[in-house]
Amino acid sequence: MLTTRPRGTSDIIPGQVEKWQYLEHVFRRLCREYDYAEIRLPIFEHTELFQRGVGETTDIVEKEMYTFLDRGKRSITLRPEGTAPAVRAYLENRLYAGPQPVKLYYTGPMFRYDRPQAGRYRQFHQFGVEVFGAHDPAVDAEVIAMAMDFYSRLGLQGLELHLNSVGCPGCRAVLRKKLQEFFRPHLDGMCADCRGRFERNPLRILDCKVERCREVSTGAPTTVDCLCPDCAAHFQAVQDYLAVLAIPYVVDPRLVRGLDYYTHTAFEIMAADIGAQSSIGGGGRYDGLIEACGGPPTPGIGYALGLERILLTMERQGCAFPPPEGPDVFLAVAGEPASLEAVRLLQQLRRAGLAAARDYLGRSLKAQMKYAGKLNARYVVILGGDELARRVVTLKDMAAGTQEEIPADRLVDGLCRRCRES
RNA sequence: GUGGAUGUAGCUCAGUUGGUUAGAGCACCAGAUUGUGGCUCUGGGGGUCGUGGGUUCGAGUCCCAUCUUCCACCCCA
Repeated sequence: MLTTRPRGTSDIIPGQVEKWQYLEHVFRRLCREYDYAEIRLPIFEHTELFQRGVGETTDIVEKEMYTFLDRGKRSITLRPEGTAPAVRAYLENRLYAGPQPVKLYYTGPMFRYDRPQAGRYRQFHQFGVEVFGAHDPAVDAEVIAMAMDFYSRLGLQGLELHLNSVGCPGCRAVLRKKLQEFFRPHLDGMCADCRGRFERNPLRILDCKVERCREVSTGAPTTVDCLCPDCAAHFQAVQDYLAVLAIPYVVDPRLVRGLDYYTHTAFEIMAADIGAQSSIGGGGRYDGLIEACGGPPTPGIGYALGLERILLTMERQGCAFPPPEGPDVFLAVAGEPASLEAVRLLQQLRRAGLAAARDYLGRSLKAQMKYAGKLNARYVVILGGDELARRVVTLKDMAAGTQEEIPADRLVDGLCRRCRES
């Protein structure tokens, strides 16, 4: 073999791809019911979109982006997430001039230069939604409910919804000051990362995984302690809506999302038993982002769901997928004259809307039957010299094992009727 | 980016202290049944032992490098 697929990418082959199609089908149906419109965005963007939109100090921008110069010497980046491109498209296409809010969904691959492991790949796939132009906490609750609805339609169980509010910039400033006061006396005992975070972004100390830092930070002031009255009211309202929807959650003051532009609501959905990469989706509000990207002050909120991790969880939990579909009918052909007739019949069957296949390898009838069985064909039409001469075909029901002879010119109608009936 | 494992047929794996022509099950193809799938039996095709170096009379086996995948960290979906 000349070469293999690049590290951290995967081929989704027949047998697997049906599962992806199923998830897409369920998600599109969900978006229709929640009234979100699809937007299709480029897979690469100008690098500065992510530098500004995601944040210079985030891990994504600092070390995970696929960035290259194109032939016109422009710096291009394979999109590592969907929110910044959606914001860009909202502004560039002046969607703010239409009815608000604008509710969008997207699907597709994202790229991050990470070291692969179970549930983490360099090209991975997300379903996401974004709502622009509404600050109402009912929208926060709607997008959370929508994400949870998606999981539940797939049959996933035992998921944990983590919820937090990181407040507005005013709350963040208060918290920052309080955190620095709290951690200053303990700095010597903390990890190097956290000593760096102390100046740059003390919020991030709260989700440090180092044991010593966790001990130190128990009792530290949290986001929730520092919310201003408006932010506290917003957070409470989100929780009230979730209560009405009977969606269980845990308030997790340590949930501090990695992207700089998040304000207010932050949430993440965790699945047990798929390893360390247990987050199967997450999102939050970003009321400052659109303005930061050069647009009018506009609130926004969204989430993204990780398809590879969802599939992994579904497989671990034994969730059901639609059964594999074979052709409605397989034409078994004996002899060359029959082959000519088979081509004509195939065309008629397909034009009638049936999924129809035949043999192309000159196999024996027995081998063709075996092949049809493997394809999971519902019916087999046997067409040989004998049938041809008498203008009939033999129609076999593969599941029942029964067969009958019918006039050739009644085959298409007869098959259509049978396939519709069951 | 850091640390630790892994790699033999399409898949799951065996392969002795380094020793002749690398095996099994499943899958695939064919025959038993010259026109009938699933069960059974028989036979067949398929491997540069991840890749590249090295040690040795001799390497699937030992050493080095590299790639992949997996596990953990960082971070996230």
